[in-house]
Amino acid sequence: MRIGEFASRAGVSVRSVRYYEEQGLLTSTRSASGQRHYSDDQVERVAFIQRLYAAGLSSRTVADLLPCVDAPSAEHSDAALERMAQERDRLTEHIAALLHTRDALDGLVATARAHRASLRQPAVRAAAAVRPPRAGEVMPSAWRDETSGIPGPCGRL
Amino acid sequence: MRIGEFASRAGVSVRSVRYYEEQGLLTSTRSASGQRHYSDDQVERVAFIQRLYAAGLSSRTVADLLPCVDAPSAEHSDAALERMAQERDRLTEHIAALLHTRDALDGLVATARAHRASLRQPAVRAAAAVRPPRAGEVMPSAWRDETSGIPGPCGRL
DNA sequence: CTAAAACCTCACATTGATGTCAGAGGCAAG
DNA sequence: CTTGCCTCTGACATCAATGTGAGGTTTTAG
Repeated sequence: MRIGEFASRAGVSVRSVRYYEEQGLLTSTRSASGQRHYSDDQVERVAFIQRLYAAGLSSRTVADLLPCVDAPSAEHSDAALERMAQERDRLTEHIAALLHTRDALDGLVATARAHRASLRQPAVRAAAAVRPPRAGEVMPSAWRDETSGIPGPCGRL
Repeated sequence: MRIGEFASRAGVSVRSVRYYEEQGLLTSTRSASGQRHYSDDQVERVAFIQRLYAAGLSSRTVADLLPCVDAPSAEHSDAALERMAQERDRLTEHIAALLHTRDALDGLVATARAHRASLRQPAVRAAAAVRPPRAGEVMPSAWRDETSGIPGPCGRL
């Protein structure tokens, strides 16, 4: 199939497909006139690339790892293995941080809900309470002195 | 404290601190000569901002939500609450996707290790097997015909 | 007092993935 | 053959957070 259909099937833009090729993440066979052609398999590949992007890997890193995914040979010695494990760990850390932040957001939402039930306790405390180990920590109660001309209230959502 | 100490205490660059202020995420009191001054509280605030950034929120979104964190008032009506809950859900989805990708990486690492034990099974299969619900899915076995002059093997890690 | 270090504003550069445009050629249907 | 849609390359634009540098003022240390 040609690039247009391929791109829409993979759910990305034509531009992106060309970019992936430029970065060495994807190959295409070219017709005599120079047009790119793709097989169904490649669609899966794009999905995988997207997932790695979402995981925070750069094009460069993906380009380093993908060949090892494709052709497991003796060459991917310790270095590649190391790199993969390392990215995995980075990802694990990142996930932990996100869970953590999500908890904070949960706290905020909960407090907001509670507040709407007419309680007058500041949201900040609840958010801080939800946050993890660090003890004795207090969220800034500042910001109320609107010294600079910065917007302010919640109206503009 | 002045901006230099503040920035290093918060673990960000001076430039970033000024940027946060420009974006309405942070305020500062100014001395007569125009220099910014910060309180200890603000350090926490920066940490929180960083976490929201890491969670994929944009400056704009953070600017929308932070005031509600600071001053829980009746104004953060449904809109703000909605927004927070929505960001939380987005985050949850994102986390799920990452867990998912991490599993795939785990699969790759495992396969690579297995391969180093001299087995000849292609890594691709293992990775796909680890991946989640979608059935009948097969990773691209292509890429071996190196038609274009794209780099290739794993050597350059 | 003087020099160094820190600060100010303004403005332009950078990075990564992608959008967009221009000019030219390819390919199928009428 | 022509019209319309798709593709090609190449280049410039975008966005967000940050880096960087110039040119000038303030604060601090000797």
